[in-house]
Amino acid sequence: MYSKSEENYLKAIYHLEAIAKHGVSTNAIAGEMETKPSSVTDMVKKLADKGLVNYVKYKGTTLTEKGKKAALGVVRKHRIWEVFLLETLDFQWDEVHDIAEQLEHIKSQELINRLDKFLDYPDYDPHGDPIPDKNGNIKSAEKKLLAELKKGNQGQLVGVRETSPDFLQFLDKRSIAIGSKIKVLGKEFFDGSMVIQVQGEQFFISKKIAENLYIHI
Amino acid sequence: MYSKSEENYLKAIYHLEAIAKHGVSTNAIAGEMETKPSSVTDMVKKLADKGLVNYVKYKGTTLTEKGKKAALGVVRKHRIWEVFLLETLDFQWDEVHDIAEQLEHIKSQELINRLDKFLDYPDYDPHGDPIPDKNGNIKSAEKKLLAELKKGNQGQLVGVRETSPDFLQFLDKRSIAIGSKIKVLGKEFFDGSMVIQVQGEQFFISKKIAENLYIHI
DNA sequence: ATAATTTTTTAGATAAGACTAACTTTTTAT
DNA sequence: ATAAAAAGTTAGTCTTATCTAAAAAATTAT
Repeated sequence: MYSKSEENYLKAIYHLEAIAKHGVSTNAIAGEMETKPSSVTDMVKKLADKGLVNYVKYKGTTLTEKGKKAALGVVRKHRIWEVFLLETLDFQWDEVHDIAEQLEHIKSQELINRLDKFLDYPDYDPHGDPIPDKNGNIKSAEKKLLAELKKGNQGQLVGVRETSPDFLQFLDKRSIAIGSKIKVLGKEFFDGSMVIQVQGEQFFISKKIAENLYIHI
Repeated sequence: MYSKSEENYLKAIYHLEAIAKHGVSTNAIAGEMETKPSSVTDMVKKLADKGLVNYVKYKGTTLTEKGKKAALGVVRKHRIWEVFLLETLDFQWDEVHDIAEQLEHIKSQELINRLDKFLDYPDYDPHGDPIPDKNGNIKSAEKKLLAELKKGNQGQLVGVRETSPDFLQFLDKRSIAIGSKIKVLGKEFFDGSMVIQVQGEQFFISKKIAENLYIHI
């Protein structure tokens, strides 16, 4: 279908669109892709010719519907492979990205669908990002940081930001894991620390901890 | 490490060496790779510069130790992925090759080792070909066709050559599967047909059937 | 043994994707 | 409002891996 390079550009533009909202700049794409702006210009022209992006000279680039669909296909593959690497092969959080970056370009719809089934149709990847379905639909809301929640809010732990052994051990010791239901019992204005409830147990956590846990409400 | 293309050439030369034995011809490589001989000449020169093959103009190409090790690495990856696709994702025999052809180029030693562990260190792929270990050692003998065995010989079914639904159903009905122990009770010189014993039961099979079953003695 | 055929190599061309350097447009600052 | 800076584009080059066409070497046939 599309080349590895084209797929990577589409993915980069997709991610940047979520932040920029007003047409993605050539420089931004170059930053994300770790290439030079001139290379980006060449590629977005090519993608525009294929109907995957809207490109206006000097103005910026946006995905067309076709381009968005293609980008979501790559995102879906990336996130499903990440789940596989972590859940099935027991990789560490920080090891999966580079490998998923390669695996996401394997050409086979059937492969990803079977993998999805094998993993029992996960909704989120290990970073808490939602996995688009076969048709490119993302059912679920975007994740929030635990630190953003208020007293009384509750949700489900869907991912972590920090992946250092120290931090992961901290969570392990308290049996806080992906999928855990977390409720904010109290929040200190002074330092942002919290008292949370996880499976019946209560814990005091600092703001720094709360800023590294992704939650879905 | 090496490019996808380089890996494919190394693998092709490895497979051809097993048959040709006397230095692989440029045309043979071109046939295997589905490229033109001139492309092969270019590539084997490049591989020779990297110390991966011995190349003598007009004479042929052989793998160096370094090249053989690299080729075995690719073969190992290919075969482990094939096991994964068949055993874990329930693909059909004939669907796995093209996908494994892509997956074998994923750069990560750790990935393949973890996959190997997950699959419980298989010795053979679904076609009955032995899987090299981490160090490139192939413990086991090469497979033989059941048709090559003589009366009284016995072995284990390690793979099939034909993968048509008709043939696979034929085996299924008789509970003949990978791993089955097969003994040749009789063999007809006239047409090569056989009487075999599989898990206590006896079956009459034609030469055509026997030519599509791979056995390890 | 020499001619015909086949195999292999060389030379030059092409496409994809990236780069540098120079130039143009847009944005920012005075 | 215009000069300076930043952002973006163009033109031309490079690398990898291919190809075609022509030339050279090796093999086969008479």
